[in-house]
Amino acid sequence: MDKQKEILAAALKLFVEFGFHGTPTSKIAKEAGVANGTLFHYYPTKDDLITSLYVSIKLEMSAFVETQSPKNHDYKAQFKNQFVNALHWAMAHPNEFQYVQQFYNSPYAALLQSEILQEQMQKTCGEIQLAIDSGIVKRLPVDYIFTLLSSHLFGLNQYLKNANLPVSKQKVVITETFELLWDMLT
Amino acid sequence: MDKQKEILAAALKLFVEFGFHGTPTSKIAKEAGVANGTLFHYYPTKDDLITSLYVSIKLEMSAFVETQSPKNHDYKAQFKNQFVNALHWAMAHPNEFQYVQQFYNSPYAALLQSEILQEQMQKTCGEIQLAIDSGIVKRLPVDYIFTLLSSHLFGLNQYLKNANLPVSKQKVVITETFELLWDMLT
DNA sequence: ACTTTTACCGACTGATTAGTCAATCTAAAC
DNA sequence: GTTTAGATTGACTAATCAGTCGGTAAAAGT
Repeated sequence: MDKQKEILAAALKLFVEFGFHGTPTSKIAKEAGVANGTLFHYYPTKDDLITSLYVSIKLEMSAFVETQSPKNHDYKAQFKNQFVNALHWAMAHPNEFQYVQQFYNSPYAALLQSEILQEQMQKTCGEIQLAIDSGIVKRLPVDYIFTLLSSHLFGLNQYLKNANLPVSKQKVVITETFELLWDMLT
Repeated sequence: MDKQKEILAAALKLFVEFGFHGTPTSKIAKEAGVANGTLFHYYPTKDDLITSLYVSIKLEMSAFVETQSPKNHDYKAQFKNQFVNALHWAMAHPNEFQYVQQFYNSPYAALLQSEILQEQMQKTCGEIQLAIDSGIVKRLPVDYIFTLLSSHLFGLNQYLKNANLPVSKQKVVITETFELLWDMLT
């Protein structure tokens, strides 16, 4: 693993455990096994590291969901795949998902303006719009549906994290939740 | 307003704007119009201030929801009142609600063990359990239903904050969302 | 009246921190 | 073989910050 990735991995681990406030750059560098200066070679400021880590994680997650969810003309199957895969990723990467929430609900989120992430969100919203136009999904504001989907994702993740179910049971709950959600939206 | 409340108000404003990391205790004291030492007279450490602020906000919110939602033997009306009132409070106190999210998703949440808050959560879960036992709500894990309700609350709040609707329209959306949610759970 | 406790002040400090910089290393290009 | 550009180092610093402390004023208790 190259040093830049080591730095991101170390930052993720420490930020999730101790928060932005509680983790000095020096500790990140030490955890990553690089010199202090190396960190600032790749990320000119701590804020830069914090936002870059967020973007990097979001892109990783989207890449996973996209590759695992084959294009499908059945809207329900399409959304279900994406929902299920996003949850599987979240369960398999608890630190990463926790960081996304931590960052998103912190004032750092305001600093961020990433065209790539915005583009990605608009792509999802576009798919929702298509499902609405085809008459399958209720005629509600796209942003609203997007929010409901996200909330369920976060909420279900939280529940699964606390309720230590066996993986097989987890998959059942995930599927059932999606069915409830889909009924609600159609 | 007494000095202790001034300190909490100042801390809220600054934490939401600049984060835990970005707001020194000295700035909080200045914003509150008190001396540096006074802050530490009431809150022995910064961590203490951060968690106390969270508890204080949660209690305020619960108090509002409780007083505004009269005891009701119709489960649906009871949950609807609580859901609607919680949202109204959130819309009327955006900083407070933002802080709750910020704190809850940060590592500070792990530091907190407040019996009062835990008691409060168990009370809500008890009400859910009653609704399940009576056969009105689907036989799902209580934690799961609680999580779904909370997620919707957070999600809908986020949507309403972004989509600047007139208050009348807001109320319609809130009611409709609850109906969707209730249909899903029954 | 007097004693004790509590509220409040603000200058002060030891420790910590983000970020710098001059020097060294590496490896590819010419 | 030499040059060059980027990667890497770690000692260093100026600034900042959480928390202290000795002291004053005002309640509260007796």
